[in-house]
Amino acid sequence: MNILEKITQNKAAFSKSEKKVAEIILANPQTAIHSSIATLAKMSDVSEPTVNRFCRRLDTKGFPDFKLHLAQSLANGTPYVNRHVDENDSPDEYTNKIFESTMASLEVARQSIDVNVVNRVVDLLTQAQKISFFGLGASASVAHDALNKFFRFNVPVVYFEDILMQRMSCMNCSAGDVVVLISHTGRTKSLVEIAQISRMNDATVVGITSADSPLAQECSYVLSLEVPEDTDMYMPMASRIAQLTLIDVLATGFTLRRGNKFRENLKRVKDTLRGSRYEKRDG
Amino acid sequence: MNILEKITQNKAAFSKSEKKVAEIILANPQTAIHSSIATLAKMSDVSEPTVNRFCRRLDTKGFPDFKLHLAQSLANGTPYVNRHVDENDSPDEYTNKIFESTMASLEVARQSIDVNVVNRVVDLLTQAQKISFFGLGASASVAHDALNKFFRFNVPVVYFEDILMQRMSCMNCSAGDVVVLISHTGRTKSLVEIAQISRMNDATVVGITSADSPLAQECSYVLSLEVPEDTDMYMPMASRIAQLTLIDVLATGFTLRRGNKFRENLKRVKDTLRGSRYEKRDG
DNA sequence: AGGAAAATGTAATTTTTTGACATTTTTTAT
DNA sequence: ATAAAAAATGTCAAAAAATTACATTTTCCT
Repeated sequence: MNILEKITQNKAAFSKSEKKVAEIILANPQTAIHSSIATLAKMSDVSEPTVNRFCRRLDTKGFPDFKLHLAQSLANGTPYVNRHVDENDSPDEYTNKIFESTMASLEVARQSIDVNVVNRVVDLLTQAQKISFFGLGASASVAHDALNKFFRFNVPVVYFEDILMQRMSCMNCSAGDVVVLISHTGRTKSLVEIAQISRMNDATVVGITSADSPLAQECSYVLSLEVPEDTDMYMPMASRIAQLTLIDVLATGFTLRRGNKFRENLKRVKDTLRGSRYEKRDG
Repeated sequence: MNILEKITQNKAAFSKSEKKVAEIILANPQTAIHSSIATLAKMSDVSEPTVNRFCRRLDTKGFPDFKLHLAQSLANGTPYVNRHVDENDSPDEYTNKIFESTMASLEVARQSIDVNVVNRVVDLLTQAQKISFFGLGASASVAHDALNKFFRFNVPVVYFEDILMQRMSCMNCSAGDVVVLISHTGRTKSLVEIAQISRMNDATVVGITSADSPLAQECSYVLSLEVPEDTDMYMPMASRIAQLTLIDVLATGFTLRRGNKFRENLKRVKDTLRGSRYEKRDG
């Protein structure tokens, strides 16, 4: 855990002098990492060993080790994971909190990915006769995005928002078809049914969902994404982003597997789009 | 700049002994930050002052300062911004690269946002009679996502993929309506036209696009997002994610502005969804 | 090959951190 | 309310680490 958060959390457990140190550090962490223990002790109006004890209480080896941890917390892009948006936040505050917590969630998600499954799924996708992407609610737009990405590969790819269309499409599946189902919770009934139908029709079902969910149990392969609790109570936020990034990973794996010749094809698609665009002026 | 990258880049300019040090550090940076200058000197088979000189050559104050920088480079979530996917990457490598560069892009995007415009747009949205979200291609799924988010707020919200429907919808706009147009490049002709049509019909047009683009010029307000070059040559990746996160910011600003009573309404929407889900078992 | 310049190492100095122990403050039990 | 115990904090000295000054070696150029 981020040591700044840790200091904030443990603040109550600190002794009087340790609190002084904590406050000085929290008030100006950038200064703290560039100070010696003597300087910091003087700033906090506390003795040097007290600062040292403070560091050890936070499970660091000593002052230098503590500074290392602090430096890491302050590093660019290392976000406060659990900074939830608060009712009284200013636009500046909630904007930063949302970006930071999104980045933090991506980091957690990244670590939770099983690369072997990714590799296996990329294999499947490159060999698929037809690829379908389905999701509902917030995950529908992820499926939509996947359609857009894979469509450029010039492979038969299908996406429906309508659950009846989804069902019909799956009933017509056959061996060699891959159905990718996206759901954060993995508890959406109709999507679980889609998984069952698809498998009955010999399609391979890939779930982008949380492990141990009902949906996960019905899938041939599960790309499980661990995403921290969403920042906003009522809307999926980070989970979507993690799913999208995973789609990017799959799409990238796909192009890499297909090799160079294939990438030229992609370029062609891109060039075709040019007609619908305003050209960029020089200078 | 990331000090690890810096070491790699300057490697040619190092002297023989300094190269030894560089290699030991690059080979095992995690060990390096936990070693004393004496240990590191011994590992590199070099004297202590040489290590010190090495640190100074990299524009640090000395060895401890160097360790601080190194620690920051190694911090969780601090990505190598310019790590592009390479043809020969293993699944593990490209997965990590994509996640890391996505996080890096979010960080850049975050810094480029003008919070005042965000605030102003949130104002507009809360007071809008009708909100429309339009995008094409990769941005279509972003618009789709925005629909999903704002639909929960129980406000009149519109989204079309079809450009004719988009046009017709905009022709029926009136004062008080807000049209949000999403495009990474801001050079999609039909979207620029949509902006013009909307403004002619007294709607307020908000662009989520890059500054100085043709689209930006037609908008009443521009939420410009600076996103580094996409990792993959042929597909928009990071830009989409940044757009989505910005949508999250707007949605969050929206709920905050509307206050508590409004949030209860949101909860109700969420509860309604429960019937379509499998309940989570305890334990 | 010889000398200047650069690189590296040695050893001493200084700075910084840590440990041992004394003193003060706080807590608890009567 | 007070004495004893425990916890917290500080003082000072020892240890560790980093840095400096200077000596030696290596490299490069003529």
